[in-house]
Amino acid sequence: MERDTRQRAAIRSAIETAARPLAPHEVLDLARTTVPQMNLATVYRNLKAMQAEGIIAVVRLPGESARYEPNHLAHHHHFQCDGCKRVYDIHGCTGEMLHSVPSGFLVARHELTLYGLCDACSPQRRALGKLRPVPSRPATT
Amino acid sequence: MERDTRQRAAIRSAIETAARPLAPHEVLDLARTTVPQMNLATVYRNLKAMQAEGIIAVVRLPGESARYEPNHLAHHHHFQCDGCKRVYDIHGCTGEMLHSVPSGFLVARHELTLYGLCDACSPQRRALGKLRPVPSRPATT
DNA sequence: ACGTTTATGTTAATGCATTTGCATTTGCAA
DNA sequence: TTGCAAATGCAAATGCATTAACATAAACGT
Repeated sequence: MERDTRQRAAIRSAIETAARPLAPHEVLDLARTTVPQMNLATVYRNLKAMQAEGIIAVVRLPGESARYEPNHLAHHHHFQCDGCKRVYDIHGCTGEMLHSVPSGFLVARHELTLYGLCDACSPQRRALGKLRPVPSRPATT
Repeated sequence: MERDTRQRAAIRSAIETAARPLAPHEVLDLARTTVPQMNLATVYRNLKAMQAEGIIAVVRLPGESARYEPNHLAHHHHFQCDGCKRVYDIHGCTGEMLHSVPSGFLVARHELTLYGLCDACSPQRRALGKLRPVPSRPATT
């Protein structure tokens, strides 16, 4: 994976541009706006290569398959919308939960996931009829 | 699933007795100490039924398949050992992380997972040679 | 522009967790 | 104790995300 291809550029751009972690099929959808014939296998191949190169990071949420985001982001956590299933970044983390472990246990890192409704799916917003109940790309995995 | 069978009792007992969430094959292993011919399909059938009855809850961790625990536990989180991959309950949760969400977002619940080494797998413990590097039932899913 | 070499598109194959079909066994009410 | 519906054991089948095989197309050094 060292040549410059249109598909590789489109994939990288999709991930760098998105403000949230993307699932492989979301990457595919975005990249196809640039390279229509893009194939999911190509997405997977490039995701794996970009991971190895260290330019993207894997995001895993409970019960969900892997998502990907740029690797240059500061420590943060995630929010998954119960409505559209999209995942958003949440910045800011006071790590005060790292102290309630039993003695003898060593904490190396932690993952926090919040669940609820995103702005687009919130009751108010939906009541106003400003947009569809659920964004175009729902129920990822 | 309304009859009293030896396998159902063994499965329920395994989950109630364990101090941590169990994966289906862990339930199987434990239940087999009581009912040797127990089959994994039976475990799955009963896990599903017990969920429906509300007596057990599903625990999902990032990148892991489902685990199960009694449904009567208070709000808590989990710790997964990087060594033996077992999951432990962590009690106590000051919910102060629920405030850093973007405006328009509504938080309904949250999941916290800590990672590190459990007591049995800790460097000191292992250096003392008190037990095997990794407990008998490692690398669950 | 050419040729070599690597990446892509397609499609089939994996790997796993979980489920299902079916013959057999078992719980339990009569 | 008998009879039948419900559970179990076994093995095959699903469902999905991810990967591999291989022929074709595109990158890039010469």
